[in-house]
Amino acid sequence: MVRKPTSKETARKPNMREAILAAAEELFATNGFNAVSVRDIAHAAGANPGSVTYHFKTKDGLLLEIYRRHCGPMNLRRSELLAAARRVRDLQDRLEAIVRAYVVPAFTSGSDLAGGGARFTRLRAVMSAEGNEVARKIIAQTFDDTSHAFIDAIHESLPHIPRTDIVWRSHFLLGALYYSLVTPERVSRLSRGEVDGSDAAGAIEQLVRATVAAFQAPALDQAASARRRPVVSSKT
Amino acid sequence: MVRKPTSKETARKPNMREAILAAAEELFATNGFNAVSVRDIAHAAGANPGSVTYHFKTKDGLLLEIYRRHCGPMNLRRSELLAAARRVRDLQDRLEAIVRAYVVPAFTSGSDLAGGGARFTRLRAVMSAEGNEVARKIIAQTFDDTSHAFIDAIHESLPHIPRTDIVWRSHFLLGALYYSLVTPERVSRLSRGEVDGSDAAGAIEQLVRATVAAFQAPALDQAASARRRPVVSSKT
DNA sequence: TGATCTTTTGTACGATAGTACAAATCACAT
DNA sequence: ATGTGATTTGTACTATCGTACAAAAGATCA
Repeated sequence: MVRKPTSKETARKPNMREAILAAAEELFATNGFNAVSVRDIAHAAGANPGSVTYHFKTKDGLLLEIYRRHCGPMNLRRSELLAAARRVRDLQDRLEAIVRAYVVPAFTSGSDLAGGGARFTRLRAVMSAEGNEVARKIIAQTFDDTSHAFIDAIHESLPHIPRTDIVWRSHFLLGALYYSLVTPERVSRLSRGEVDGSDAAGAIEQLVRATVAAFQAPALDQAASARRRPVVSSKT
Repeated sequence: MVRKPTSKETARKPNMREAILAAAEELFATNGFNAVSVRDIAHAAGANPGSVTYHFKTKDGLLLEIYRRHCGPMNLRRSELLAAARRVRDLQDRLEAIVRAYVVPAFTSGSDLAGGGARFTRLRAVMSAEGNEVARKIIAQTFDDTSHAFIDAIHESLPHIPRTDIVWRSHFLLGALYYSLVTPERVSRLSRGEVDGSDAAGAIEQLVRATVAAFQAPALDQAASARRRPVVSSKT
């Protein structure tokens, strides 16, 4: 049942299993889960459809394994960066460091695969949009702890902002992050070719700058939101 | 070929066609395009699968009609609100009015259907995540003009910020907006039940407040981004 | 009422989906 | 070299997909 480690275990593994995982990740991230067939994946990986069944049992199992593969490393990286960020003295600098600790691992390689970070984050974005069941379970289990840790850290560096507002702004951050990875070409189009939406470094700097400012915005006045103005101000 | 208008044309239409559109909108918006079958839609609408083919010819045609139904009203509403916002004197107030003009129609009813605005926006979010072909074409045709108009308006109220940065921040805004509609329950969860992520009015106020601050952030210094620091600051 | 058009129903067809499984092949310790 | 377990291949099965289409039902007006 369990594969016995051979002498060359840690060395070269021209493994079909890896190729299938990589192909599935790429296809799921760009087309969604349901639009991609097991045969598509096998073909992209240069494998036989039966191979997918052999290694991952079901299509859901394949998705599950993709998550398992990335969640650990990415959250570990985030924890490290968050711990370092918490030690920054200046509150303004600390906030930026915290945001960076959240954003950077999402764009950069979270595992040994090149570009794995961005691809996996994009995959998560697409799965959450599709309301994928498998993904929903894993995310609630794996990411909520991390999210709470970041929210707490941000709250510490912005004590005068209610936690509620910080939750909203963190949510907006994740949405912006996801969308930047899902449709980078839209940025290129709207800027009339002046910027490349696929440039991870550029996207990170812009996202960090904008998000830090958003976090620092004054909180919504509770009294004001109680006597909140109607959603539509004029009646057409 | 063209349906002849009857005497009661503008009055009651207990039309199957409408029921199918509504059901499809709801199902597509929550499960994605590919996860929903024509039979699912027909069943949810209390119709026969053949009825869908009759009214919309293909599944793509059904999606197309959903877009056609909403794009006009929503962009019209946005144009009206944008025009009004442009007339606001105070630059700070004007920026907020512009952002509100962009956000509000996405949350509130863009057509005669109750909750149609939010549902359609969520649909767009899901379609863009799935990379849906039909949606991509319509969006580039229909929404880019509106987006440019908003970007221009924002740029006018923030003349010292490069257009490039405004494009990025508008993109982040749309991502945050989309994500708020896709997974409102995440906000409830992360706030430990303190806020209701499905409360449109609350979401709008939070989004407007955060986004205005993000737009007002100082621009990225061009020189600094040329000698940009590496993506990962420490090497582990 | 009967003729004509629109809408709905029921059913069927070919394509493709996920998955199962036996046979073939490979890797490697002995 | 040979046997053994891991992997890959090829193929087949059943279910469901989008769509087509003929027949039934409903509506409209002479």
